[in-house]
Amino acid sequence: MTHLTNSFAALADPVRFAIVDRLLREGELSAGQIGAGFEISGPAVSQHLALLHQTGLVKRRRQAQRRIYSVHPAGLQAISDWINEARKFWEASLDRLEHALQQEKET
Amino acid sequence: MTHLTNSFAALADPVRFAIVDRLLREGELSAGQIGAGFEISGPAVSQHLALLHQTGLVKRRRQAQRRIYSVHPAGLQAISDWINEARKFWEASLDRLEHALQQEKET
DNA sequence: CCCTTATTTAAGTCAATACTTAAATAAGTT
DNA sequence: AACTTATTTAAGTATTGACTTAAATAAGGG
Repeated sequence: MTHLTNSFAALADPVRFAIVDRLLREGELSAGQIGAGFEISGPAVSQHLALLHQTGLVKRRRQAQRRIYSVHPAGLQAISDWINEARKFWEASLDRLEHALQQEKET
Repeated sequence: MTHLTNSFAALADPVRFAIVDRLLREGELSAGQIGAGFEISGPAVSQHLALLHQTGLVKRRRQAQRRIYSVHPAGLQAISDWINEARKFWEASLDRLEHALQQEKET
């Protein structure tokens, strides 16, 4: 529960969202490569990466001096699971609405 | 893009997340009914609801003095769309990993 | 009209967070 | 060992955000 809100908080920042989105498309990237895409300082990027890692949305490994980051699917899967369960409810309610409108037409 | 980060920011707060989750399960609820589930003040709840409405995650209508809130599916659909596109990427990378491990076994 | 009920808007406070620069750590190269 | 490269940690500041109480708005009923 609270786990999920942390994931949402992580993705709520435009910089962090862009980082995750880019890692999804490009696979593995070093902290430096990631930072080159933004105008903010290196430390600022590092702090964003630390938060994403702590939240479980990205993995990292060392390669010499570099830190290589990539998406950690389990973190996104948790969001996917919630959305899928949520969809069950909202689709059910849309179905009820459709039925109600149909009833109206028929009278 | 930025639209999505606003949705994530809306769901990043535990109170707002709980509101949306409850609206999904219970359908329509008045501001008062929603607020009764939390220990915070009425105005605090009202502000959360205003933000959720502004972000497009909930709809509202008037019923006498009451404001009736419900989930606005389009808002959640946008998140669902992003997650589904994201999954394409992360599943593709998992497939690559699986193939690589398979290759290793075979040698 | 005044009163009650339901909710929002306004105004102010406190804590969280995103950023900065400077210093520290980690690893590789000469 | 000294030097360069890559990144993080530390420390301080400024903005954002969640909350409070008090006042305003909206709608219905006596």
